[in-house]
Amino acid sequence: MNLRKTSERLAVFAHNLEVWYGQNKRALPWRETTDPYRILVSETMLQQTRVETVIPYYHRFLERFPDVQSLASAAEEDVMKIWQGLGYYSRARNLKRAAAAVLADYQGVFPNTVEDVRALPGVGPYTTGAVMSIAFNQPVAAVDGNVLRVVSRYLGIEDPIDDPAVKRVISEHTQRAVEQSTPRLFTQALMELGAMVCTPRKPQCLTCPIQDDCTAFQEARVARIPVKRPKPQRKRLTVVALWIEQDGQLLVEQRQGEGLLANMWQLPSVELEVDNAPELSLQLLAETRLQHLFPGYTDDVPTVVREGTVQPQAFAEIATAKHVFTHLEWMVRVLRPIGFPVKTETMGRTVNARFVPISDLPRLVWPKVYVKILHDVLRIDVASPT
DNA sequence: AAGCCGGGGTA
DNA sequence: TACCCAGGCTT
Repeated sequence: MNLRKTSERLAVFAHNLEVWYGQNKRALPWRETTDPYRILVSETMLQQTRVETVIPYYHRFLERFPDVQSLASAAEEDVMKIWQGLGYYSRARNLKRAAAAVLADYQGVFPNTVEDVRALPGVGPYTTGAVMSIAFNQPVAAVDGNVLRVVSRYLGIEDPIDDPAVKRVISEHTQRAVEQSTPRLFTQALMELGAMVCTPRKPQCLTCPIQDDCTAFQEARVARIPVKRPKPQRKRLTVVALWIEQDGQLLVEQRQGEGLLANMWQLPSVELEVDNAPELSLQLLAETRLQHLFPGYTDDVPTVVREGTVQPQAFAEIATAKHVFTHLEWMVRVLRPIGFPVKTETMGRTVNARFVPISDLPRLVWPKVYVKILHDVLRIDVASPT
């Protein structure tokens, strides 16, 4: 096919999508604005996250941080508290950093070039394309999971879309198409088609606006496209968590500042490989953790193993919760000491734990699994500040 | 190129 | 269970 015909085909492709979009688009909150800040907020929240999940967070976030200035000057903890439960928390920190960069480097005026937008923290190739096309109506392709699926089917590509080389081919095709389009409409139309028609399972090909030109449909290969590489198995961990409650206060600890659930709060805990988690080990680990938290307190703790014999349980399991992350799986088992007091004044100075009044727990930022545990045990909701 | 980083909905 | 979702960052 010569260049002119290719160009015409892409123009028709884009036009058909845009017409369909105009007639079928859902009313979504971020479709009522072209404010680049609001588009960035929505696109960041939508990374690896479903539309229905994002909507309430989007409203709450913009009510609290309506513009670049308010987010840039906010305390990170306040941003995190709004983000709590949405996951991938580095997104929230990067979004705040991006707002600070817009304020510091661009005097609060949102940058409108590919290079400047791409340089903002948390903004990758997809989000760059989304902001450039949706907010600024510039022809920059935004290739997300939807687009990879739609275009791989449209072109009949059966190579794995996880492969960067394959993704590059699809991005180049999408880029040529967006250059023949109204970018603001085209980008959203492509994703809307992926969400509503060209779905992973049971795609609605009979109502698809590009059915006639879709290679996978014409060749009856829709069901096996897109191809993805198998993902590695998740690591399974047991988490032994301590429940130390005294005088209306609960002992809680803050996680490290980097990595999984950075800076968030949890019960004092120890992780171990699930294969090494027989009942006795859990008791021993709970005891070890308790003695680390309260050094010099050893004599009062009834040791689980004494003089070679197993003692009656020193801890009772008062709650369990399973939580699945992308790359690992937690089985949290909450243990409470039985029949012995805890002397708070013996707590070690170096431990990252402290007693917090139960009524203040909702002020802290909690991973979802601990929101569930605290609700199960105390019947309180720590997800929203009171 | 591969691993890390949350949480929820669906078949 | 397993898959997938409006991905980005780090090594």
